[in-house]
Formats: sequence, structure tokens, C-alpha cells
Amino acid sequence: MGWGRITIGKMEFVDIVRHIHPLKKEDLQNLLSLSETVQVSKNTVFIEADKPSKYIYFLQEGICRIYYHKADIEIILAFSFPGEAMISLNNYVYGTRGYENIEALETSIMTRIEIASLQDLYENSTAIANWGRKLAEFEILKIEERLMQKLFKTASERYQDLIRKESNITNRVKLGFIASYLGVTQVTLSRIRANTR
Amino acid sequence: MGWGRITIGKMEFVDIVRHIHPLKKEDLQNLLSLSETVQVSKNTVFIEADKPSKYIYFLQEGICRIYYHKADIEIILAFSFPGEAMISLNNYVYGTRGYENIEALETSIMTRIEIASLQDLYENSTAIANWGRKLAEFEILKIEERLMQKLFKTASERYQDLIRKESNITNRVKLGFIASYLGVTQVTLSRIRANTR
DNA sequence: AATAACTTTTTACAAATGTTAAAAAATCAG
DNA sequence: CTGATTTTTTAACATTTGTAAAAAGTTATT
Repeated sequence: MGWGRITIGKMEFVDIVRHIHPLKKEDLQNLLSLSETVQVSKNTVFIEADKPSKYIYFLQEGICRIYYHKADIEIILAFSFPGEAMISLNNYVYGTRGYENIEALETSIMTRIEIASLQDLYENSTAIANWGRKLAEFEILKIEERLMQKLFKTASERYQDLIRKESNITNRVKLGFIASYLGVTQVTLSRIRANTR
Repeated sequence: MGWGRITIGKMEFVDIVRHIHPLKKEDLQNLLSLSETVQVSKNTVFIEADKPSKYIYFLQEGICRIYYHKADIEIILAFSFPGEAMISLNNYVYGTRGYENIEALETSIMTRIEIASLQDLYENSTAIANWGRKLAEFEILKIEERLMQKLFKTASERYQDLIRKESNITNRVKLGFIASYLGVTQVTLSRIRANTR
């Protein structure tokens, strides 16, 4: 569909941090001093299942997919957009290996922090501990939202919801991925799209 | 099935608290001083959707169901067993009204803490803030587990998983509820059970 | 511009699950 | 214990979704 690239969202790391939980200058500085901005090129898997992942990432620009691999099935749990945190959950919580693979679907800018250093901060600053608490709480809400969608809504409704929220996602992500995210086959998604016209 | 009641798990509140994140005597005392043990009788809905819920509950004894109501559909998100926390998520995180109804399926013992007081503690104690962070992180893992089950496994596998984990749940919870939890109709669950024999 | 590789849609058929209704089984109340 | 109520299973049929393969459309490369 030769439309050319769509303008995409961008977010500064400090804004991402502050949006989770406001911090005083000193705490903010401590967090920022641990952070490192990286560019991840298209189709790079930067968090891999079964491998320890040292970092928590915050997406500033681009789009990623979080997916699980099981036997020969691959299922997309979520897409990440600017402003969102990306982690290997079990790794972050227990320090063990996790299930998630996370791949940049476009060349993306993200800021990362070493989880071990972050956890030191958690132990030494009440404000940052509460920041980490809020981060976790928002993740709960995000994943609960996803589960509710899956439990309550048909694939067709979930598709509508997705394009309402991210209107140009079909121009940035191939339909096979979107079908996987919705939990249906690509054939079913094609049928849904055919009935929506 | 005239078997008589099955012995059920029990948990002390202090053990539940310590299992989330170890606390020093003083912090533990602060938490305990805010807590209040209550008995909730069978079939009582003690957290209601669209109503503010002042408390976070920790189940010591009994079994509860967390369910959403939408139009005329009712879907069970989870069963709670001793040791688990029960909250209205949006209420806990944002102070707004939530989607969850939580009902005691058996007469249950639980300890509750006022969310507002707990949040005061979060602001004033690094250890308790980290305790709250861990609480949230474990909730993420729990709900992620549930989502993965739903995404990767057939209803039949999910049923097997459930009875492996809670072998006597079919004696304590009616199959209509279990079907709802599994995300299938009761007819489908009957078919699953018929094929498992 | 032509070819190859990849993505999306369509088709035909199979399998799984839902719906409705009724029967069977289990449980509860008096 | 017995009848009433609730829960669970079974049956018949409809609908949805999956599978596999082909066709159509798109993108990338030479």
C-alpha cells in the first residue's frame, strides 16, 4: 500500500520515569545515572527466553513484540509502544530465566537499566521503592486488561479495539503477528477483516 | 458424593506477610497493627464491582472466586486459596472503582488492611514499600500464568492443570464455576470430563 | 521490468465448541 | 425417607474456528 511511513510516537526517558511515579531531583538523578540509551535495529531479539536478561528496557521510539515460544507454536503476548517497560518477568522478579522473547519490529530507541543496580536503589530509597511498586502495579493492570479482553471479547471485537487504540498498526505490523496477538489464525483474521468492510 | 468435608489449607497472616517479603520486627508490627481478622460467611460477596473497596484481604482459610460481570455474562477470573491476596485492582492502584466481584465460596477466614493506611506505610518505610512492590510483582506473575494458560493450552489441558494443582477442587466448587474459570461452557467441560475417564 | 520471496485472502472441508433442551444424577429440606 | 431443587451429563444441531492448499497481492532484488 505505497503510503510511506506513518509518523510514530516518541517519548523521553525522564517523562516515562516521571509518569510512573513522580520523583525528587535526587532520586531521579540516581535513576538516570544508571540508565543507558540504546538503538536496537529492526528484527533484533534483545530479550531471549531461557537466557538471563540483565536489563529492564523502556521503549522511547519504535514498536516491539513480546512473544512466547512453545514447541513449534509461537504466540504474541503483546506489542510494546513508546512509554512502556519491557522485561523478562521471571527474570525481573526472581532472577531466573523467563519465557519471553522480545523483538524490535522497527529500529527502536530504548533506555535500559541493569536490574541488579535498580534493585540496589529499591533497597536504599523509599521513593524509588515506591516507584518500582507503581511500575509493577501498572504492569498488573496492563496484563489484566489483556486477560479481560481475551476472556470477554470475541476475536473480532479485540481486533476493533486494537485498531481503535493503534489505528495504523496494520501498516507497521504484519497481519500474521496481529492474528497471533489476537489468539486466532491468520485465516480467521482475514475473515474478520472481510466482514468489517 | 457423600464423602464429608475435605481438610483444607490454613495460613497464619504473619506467614503470608513474611512469604511476600521478609520484614524486620518493627515493620512487621506496623503492618500487623493495621490488620483485622474477619470471618466471611459462605456466598457473601465482600468486594463488589463499581463500589469502592476500602480493604486489601489476605485469605487464611476457605476459598473464594473472583469474577467479572458484564451485561448478563459472568466470568470467573480466578479462585483464591489460602495465602493469596485479594483486591479490587483499579481500586488498589488508582483508588477508582473496579471490575472485580469477590465472593467467599465457603465460610472463610481472612485478614484485611485498609488500603489508605497501607499506602501511608508505603510512603514512610522503605522495607514496607518493597514489600508492596513484591506483592504487586507476585500478582503480575500469577495473572501472567493465567494468561499463558489461556493462550497456550486447550480447555482440556487447563482442566488437568487445575485438578493437578487443586486435586479436590471439584468437591468444593461446582463445575459450572470451574467451566467459567476455564473459559468454556459447562457442556464442554462435561465432554472434557467424559473423555478423561 | 522480471523474477523471486513473502504476505494476505479465499476456498473447501474437518474439528471443536456453543446452544438449547431434556434426561439423569446428586443434593437439600422438611 | 421422600419429594423438590439443583447440578451434571447427554443429545442433536448450529456456529465458529482451524487446516491445508491455491490464488492474489505486495515487496525486494537483480
